[in-house]
Amino acid sequence: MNYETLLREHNLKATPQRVGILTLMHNYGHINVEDMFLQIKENFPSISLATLYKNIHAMVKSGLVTEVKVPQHKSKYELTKEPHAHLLCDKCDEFLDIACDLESLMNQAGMMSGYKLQNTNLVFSGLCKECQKSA
Amino acid sequence: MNYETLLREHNLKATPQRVGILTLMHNYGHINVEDMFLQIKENFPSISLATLYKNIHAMVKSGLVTEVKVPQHKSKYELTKEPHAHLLCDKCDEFLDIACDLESLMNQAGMMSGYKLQNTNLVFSGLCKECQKSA
DNA sequence: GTATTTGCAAATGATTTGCAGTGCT
DNA sequence: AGCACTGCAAATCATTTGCAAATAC
Repeated sequence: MNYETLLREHNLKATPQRVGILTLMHNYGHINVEDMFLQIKENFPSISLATLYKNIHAMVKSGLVTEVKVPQHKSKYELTKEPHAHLLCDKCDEFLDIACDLESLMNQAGMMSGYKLQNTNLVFSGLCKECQKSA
Repeated sequence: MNYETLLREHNLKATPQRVGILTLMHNYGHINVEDMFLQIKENFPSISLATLYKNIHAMVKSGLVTEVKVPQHKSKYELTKEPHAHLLCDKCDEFLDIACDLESLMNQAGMMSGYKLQNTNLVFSGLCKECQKSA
């Protein structure tokens, strides 16, 4: 499915700026506001930070995009997908997704607490393979 | 162990302001900068926000305190403890710790990626027991 | 045609910095 | 005594708001 259709399905008008934002998120996997602004200016030189912020918020609100809060870093944004974990290297700042079974943990937590859980923000941090050598 | 000793063990001078900050974190479990500032002024009317920020950072850097990043909320701070999950109610903003086995998930993630993992930031969000009724 | 969105400029909010004076050890 | 810490004021950085012009549908 293309991004225009996806936007309309979330009741957002399919402007070229929005398609550009979604494309960036897809290409980078995760990206923060500052980097998004630098990149998107390549295609939309006149875009403003205000527009960027407004769109990110609209997309997060609609569920199309997910904010990932990362300790000691700016928030990153990604296209919404299944709950998953993130790994952060404290030395080189590498940041990546990792598929893992959160389902059972989430069920366990929901059971114990009575919560009906819907979203997950999980970041593990430490040292990546490379940085362990030099450490 | 008292907070003075704990601070010295982390190479931080044991000022009354710092003991106050740690006491607040202990009493509240998790607390954001703004609320901390409001509360600590009760005991230290002349404390400044700059001092508060400097101390929080020093304590996080030393490992005495952990920053918890929470989607759609300001960062909260807690005394460092074993890795654990947090639950957030999207409706009433209740926020609590929950004991759960993160060990195996962390090991699994470390194994798959080659990372040596040390820290965890995990927040599940949804609806608490009470808010499910009214929803 | 209408409602939404964009981009600008200005306002607001959050955090950091420099520095002189104070306090911990 | 010496170095780290505090509190103030100012600077910086991040995010939001209001509004007129442009655009999606």
